[in-house]
Amino acid sequence: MEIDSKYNPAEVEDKWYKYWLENGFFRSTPDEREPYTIVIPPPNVTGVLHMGHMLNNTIQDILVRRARMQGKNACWVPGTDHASIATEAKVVAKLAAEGVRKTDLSRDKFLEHAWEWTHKHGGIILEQLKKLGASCDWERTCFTMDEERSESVIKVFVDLYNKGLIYRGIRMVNWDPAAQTAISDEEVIHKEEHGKLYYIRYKIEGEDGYAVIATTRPETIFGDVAVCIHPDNPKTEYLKGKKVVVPIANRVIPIIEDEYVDMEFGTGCLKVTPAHDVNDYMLGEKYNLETLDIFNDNGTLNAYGLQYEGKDRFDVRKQIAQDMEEQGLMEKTEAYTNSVGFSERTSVAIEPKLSMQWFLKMEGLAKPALDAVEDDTIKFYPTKFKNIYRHWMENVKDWNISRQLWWGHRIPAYYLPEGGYVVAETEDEALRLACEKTGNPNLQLSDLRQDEDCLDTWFSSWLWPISVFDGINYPNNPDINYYYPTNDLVTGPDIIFFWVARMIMSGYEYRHEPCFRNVYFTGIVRDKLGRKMSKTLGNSPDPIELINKYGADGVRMGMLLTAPAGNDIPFDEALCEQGRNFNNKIWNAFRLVKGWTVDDSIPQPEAAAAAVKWFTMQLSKTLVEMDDLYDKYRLSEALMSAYKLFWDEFSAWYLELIKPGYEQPIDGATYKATLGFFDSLLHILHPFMPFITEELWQELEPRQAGESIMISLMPLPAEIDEAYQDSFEIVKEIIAGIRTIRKEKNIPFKEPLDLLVNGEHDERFNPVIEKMGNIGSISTGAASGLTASFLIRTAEYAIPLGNMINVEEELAKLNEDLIYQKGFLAAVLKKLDNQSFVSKAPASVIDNERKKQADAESKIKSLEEAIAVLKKN
RNA sequence: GGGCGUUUAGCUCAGCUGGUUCAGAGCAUCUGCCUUACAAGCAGAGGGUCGGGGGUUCGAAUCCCUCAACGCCCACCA
Repeated sequence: MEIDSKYNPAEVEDKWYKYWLENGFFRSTPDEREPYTIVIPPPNVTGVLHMGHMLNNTIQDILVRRARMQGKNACWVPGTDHASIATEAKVVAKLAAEGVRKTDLSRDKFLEHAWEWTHKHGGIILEQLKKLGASCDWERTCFTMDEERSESVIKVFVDLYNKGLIYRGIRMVNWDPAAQTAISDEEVIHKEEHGKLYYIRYKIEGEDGYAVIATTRPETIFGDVAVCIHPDNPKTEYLKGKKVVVPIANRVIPIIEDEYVDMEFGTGCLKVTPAHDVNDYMLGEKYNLETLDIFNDNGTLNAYGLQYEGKDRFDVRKQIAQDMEEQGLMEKTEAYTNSVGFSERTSVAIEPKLSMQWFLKMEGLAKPALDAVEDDTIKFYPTKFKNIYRHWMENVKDWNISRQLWWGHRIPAYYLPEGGYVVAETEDEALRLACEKTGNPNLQLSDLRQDEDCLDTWFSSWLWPISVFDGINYPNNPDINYYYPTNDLVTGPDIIFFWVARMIMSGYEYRHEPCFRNVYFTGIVRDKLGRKMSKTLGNSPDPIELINKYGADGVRMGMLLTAPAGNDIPFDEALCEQGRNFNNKIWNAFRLVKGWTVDDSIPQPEAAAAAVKWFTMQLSKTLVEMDDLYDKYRLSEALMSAYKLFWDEFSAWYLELIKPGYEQPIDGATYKATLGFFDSLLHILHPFMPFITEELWQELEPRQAGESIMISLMPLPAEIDEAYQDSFEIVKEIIAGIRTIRKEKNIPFKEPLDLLVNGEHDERFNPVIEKMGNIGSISTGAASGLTASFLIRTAEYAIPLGNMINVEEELAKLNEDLIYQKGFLAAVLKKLDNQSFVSKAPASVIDNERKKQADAESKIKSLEEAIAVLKKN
């Protein structure tokens, strides 16, 4: 049989993926089987695959493929997210490159561009997932902005509004001056920033003195409407009831008193800028102060900024500090570190801004979602995320769901000509409601003006596990009834609040059930130096290139080898290499087995029979172990079990044991068993390495068209005789002992040796020892001549070597061992002599010590005998 | 400023409710081997006072206290 000694993944991967697709193996429709459901965390529609996706989707595919092979009706729903702010930013940038400003376009025109962009770049990532082997039901592919999903979003908005959970109001929000939209608290990343604290003099009106105010943001003085002091602060006592003049702006503002002010901080004087600081806003409300918004939406100063109008806030900060310095208004500056919020999306500093937004009340929604995780109705892996989740849920704030963007679901609120608004799913319904509300039956649709804002991206993805089965629009349809609740969610901890928490909430609100049972949080993929992968660092490998280099199976294995749940993944290409090497190992084992000729007339050798019996149970052991690991979502360990089973047990032991002599045929019974083992091994490995396992499974035995390993069942474990397996482990040690002696003495394997056994020995495995150690005869009894020997458990094994033995060396070795055993025995005896140990330790522990004592004594005896024999010669 | 987590071989990690010679695995390293499945391989070997200190216990990598380093989450002191 002509098979290349190197496995070539590129040739087979596309072939089998196509085969799977053509045969509809990924397709799932409800039937009588138990469902197993995963919904994909939808990647950004115009995104490209990165290492994080690679990890995340490999894990999902493993879970789905395993479930399918357990006979479940497995359904993995793929899809993409419209990614409102991210996609809009890309389109704006693209237009800008063409010299077109967003503001020059109508909403409709802009959306045309956005759709064009989406159609051009959209779905690339899904094609890339196919390269990875993802077994998604592609016929179910969803998009958060497709018709059904959009309808669901609007329906939910209207419903929540009608329930009184959505409200509109002017609030201090996080303004992103680059994207020019409000963003939610979760999208703000706080970072320590080394800045300055500026001490600015505010002249007291009509007097000579100053109030000195410490601020980090001198550019906001144009928005100052008061200075606040603590009523009990003696240091600022002199300011009470006075007024001060805002420098440069030359406006007169009052001194107010409030206990909010920290007497210790700065000078004890706080400037109050209600439009640009959350705390100041509260003070403003309390004392009925004016709010002066001094910024344009893009972060430049407006007319309140006087001569600084039109300049960027950070430029103004530098400039104004310098100007004040020159005018003697700056008392001093000092270095200061404080926490500044940045936009997660655009990385610019957030501007607190007062604006009209839509909010969703969270308290009621959070309650059942919190309980579900607390009582493990929904389990988190690893569990440490429960704490983080609880903390957030207990302090959850209302969710700002409106965005000043166009790419997304437009808020279905319609403003009436004479003020007020209605909320409705359709324009017709809006008009009906409007007529009703205004009492004017002659209103036209053109009289209504729909809200310009669209909804936060997450307001559609929080419905994902329901909406992909159209369970919002048709709450009783067969799909949602069958597939929901879904089983596992695999995602990164970075979106635990954005997405996971909110899905759980919507799940309870709209289905009164958990949306999934288990959440597996992956780690963040880092480079091998522990740095986050990023485009700017250029340390992020292109997954597709890796696949081309190592094969999808190799890369999948590389990702998994180091991926315990929740831990960051220090990715190293060497791991893919290990994956590729493993593929090659499997490939070559297959070449060996398929290269044999079978002769049914020869009897099964004893060694082979023992090997078959042993490996049957070894396989079962691994199956049991892997099931347990899967249940705990310890996938990298499950893979490692399979890896060791194939490489160490099957290849290094089993195959070597049954391997016929060169150009000799193999007996039928052993061959048949071997094919069975291979079949089982391929099944075990298939979820991790789908392509090579399919390729070999198809070649293993003749197959019908339409058959596939991916839809066949996992093997079930057989009963395990632990004593037999343990004996076999001893045999392995004996063989290793023989090999060591061969190596030490430079005796080639081809040269047969004899073995003497003194002590307890299981003779059933003698054929195994003979074959693997190339032992001519095994006899029992004490050695009498010159031998090299070793101890396994309590038995001594000796190989007569005549004058090849260096008596001195051999004695030295035996003596060393003897000293160790005596020391060990002494330690055991000391323990057994300890009255408090004997009286307090449980009987089993004491028995064990006695056994250790007996074993050590027996070993010492053997060693002493061996030494005596050597000395005689 | 709170809260959580991590610290075990060169690297990445496993060691559950303290007790089988418990100090492990994979990779890497070193030493032999081109032995007719595989050098992307085979056969061996070395390597850690379990972050530091203290305590509980007959017995601690495992439980308690404390310190340190690193990481994460949350937080409106200008």
